[in-house]
Amino acid sequence: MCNENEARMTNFIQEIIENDIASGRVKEIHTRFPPEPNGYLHIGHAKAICIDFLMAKQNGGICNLRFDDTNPSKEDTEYVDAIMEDIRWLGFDWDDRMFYASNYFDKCYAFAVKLIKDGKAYVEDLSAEEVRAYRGTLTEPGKDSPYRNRSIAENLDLFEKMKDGQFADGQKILRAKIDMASPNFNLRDPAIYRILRANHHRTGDKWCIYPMYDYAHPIGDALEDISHSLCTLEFEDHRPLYDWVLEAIGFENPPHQYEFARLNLTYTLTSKRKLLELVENGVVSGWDDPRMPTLSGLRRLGYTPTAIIDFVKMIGVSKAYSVVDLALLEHCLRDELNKTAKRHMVVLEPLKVVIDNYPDGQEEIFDVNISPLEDKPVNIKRPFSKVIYIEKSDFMENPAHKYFRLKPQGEVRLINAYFITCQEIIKDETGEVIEVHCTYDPQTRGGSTPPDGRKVKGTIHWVSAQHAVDVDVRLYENLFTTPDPNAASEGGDYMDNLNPNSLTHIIAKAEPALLDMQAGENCQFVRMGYFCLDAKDSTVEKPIFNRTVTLKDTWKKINEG
RNA sequence: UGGGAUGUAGCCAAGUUGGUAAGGCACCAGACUUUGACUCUGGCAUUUCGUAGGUUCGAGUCCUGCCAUCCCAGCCA
Repeated sequence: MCNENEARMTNFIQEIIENDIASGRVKEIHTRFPPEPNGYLHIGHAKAICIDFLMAKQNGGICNLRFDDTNPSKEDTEYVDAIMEDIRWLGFDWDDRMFYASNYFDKCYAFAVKLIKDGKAYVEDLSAEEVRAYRGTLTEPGKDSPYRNRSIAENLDLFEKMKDGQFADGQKILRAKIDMASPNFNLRDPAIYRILRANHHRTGDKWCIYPMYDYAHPIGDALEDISHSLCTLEFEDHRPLYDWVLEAIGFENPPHQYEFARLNLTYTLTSKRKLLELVENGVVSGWDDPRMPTLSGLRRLGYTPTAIIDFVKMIGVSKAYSVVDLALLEHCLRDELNKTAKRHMVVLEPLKVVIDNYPDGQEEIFDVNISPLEDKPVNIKRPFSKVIYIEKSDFMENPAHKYFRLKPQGEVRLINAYFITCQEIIKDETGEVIEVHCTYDPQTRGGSTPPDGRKVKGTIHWVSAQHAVDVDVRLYENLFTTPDPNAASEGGDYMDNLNPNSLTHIIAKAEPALLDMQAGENCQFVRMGYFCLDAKDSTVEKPIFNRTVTLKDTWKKINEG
């Protein structure tokens, strides 16, 4: 299923959409993605973005982008820009339909006045603590506020004074008059406007009162002619209020809200608050640190939009609480990269190998296709010479059972080059093998089977020592060591589960052609994994590669149990 | 102990009017292999669909009870 970007999403929402079209409730499918600009988008948002944009698209509809900026104390333009960049990166387009909830502040205010005139809203004088006390508990109904039945005239006057800044922050709120005895707290006369003197990133100091999400959101949806307002499960309880607002204001053909389960991933945190803490505490280098599950972090790590979209399509959409295995996301990534990434030879942990019977000073250039699965080959020149580097892990003096890489007297194939046989080992004073001497078989040029039909089990990668270039490589692992980062012992928290090895810097030996890569481009370091030329810290003088994901490694699994 | 939701394999998830449990990931076995990768083949819920009953010739699908988990008492979204 991977990489079938045209695959339709079939889920309960699609079913609802089809029924709505069949019944005539809606003519055009119109959704919206409504991020709050108070943090960076992460993989969980990617699910919502895909659902919002894709459900509309596959039904011939459109999707708006709308920033939910009703709380100026938390929101900022920095986030607006980052969010747009991330959505575009995923490949979605909102054309000219970029909106802000703040675009509708005037209308929200006018509708609030209407609500007051209709006796459906009132100004509350009780303090926040008092309001809380009056709200009741899970098992007890709330009590009506003594201010609940003020006259319409008084409410109108007070609300205008709220707007005009005649009260202090928090001194009054505007409440919807619904039902203090409702078992659903959201209907116990919810606040719909609060006084808040904060500079708004869009409206500046024009307002000192701001509408609450529950009030502004349905209005924004209705004004934009949204047909299906899709959100996550925690808003299920808010739906009756969503409907109440639209009904009270009197919108015809109001939008409907539907909820789906948010994405949880093993080894991953998807709480904006906690991600912010990682950034502020310097646990990571920023929102775009390659270990972050943010879209900007994943992008730097080397994830592709295709992999993420395939993933979202594969996990489906349902209402059941779920935690998806990170392995599925990685599967989608590998599936995509396997098809598209160029193959380069890079030795991460070099071990020097001297080919004794190869002529001193001789040099050969192998012309090889490094894009084996693409339609059009991409060829590079790969130099070979007497001294090469191989991976330390590709040699074992005392080989494990079924180890078929290089070992004493053993023969292996150097990819695209020659068969070599180990003849001699050189160790340092501590006993560590620091050099291996081999002989090569000239009849295996290109790595081909010799005339005698001799086969070899192991095939390893290599880099010519005299041609090798040093490159910085950052080996990334999961940020957390436990599938559930939040699972901690008494008094502990997710910080206790940080992986001390989430980032390892090394200097690797690479073939010269690796330097031809573009910033942000993916490639495979043959047999080692997929890597990406870092788009931020890398320079021409000092290229830096990030390990996106390792290759699946059956041997490691066998060897380490 | 109020309300809202959800419970199908280790993890996601199909399962449209009841008719005899899709698919993917992971895992296991094997084939292939100039990446122990990829690819391919086979296996992987059969006293079973949270559970206990009931209706029915027949129930994951209908009815009743129970259990578990998640969300809700922001002037956050």
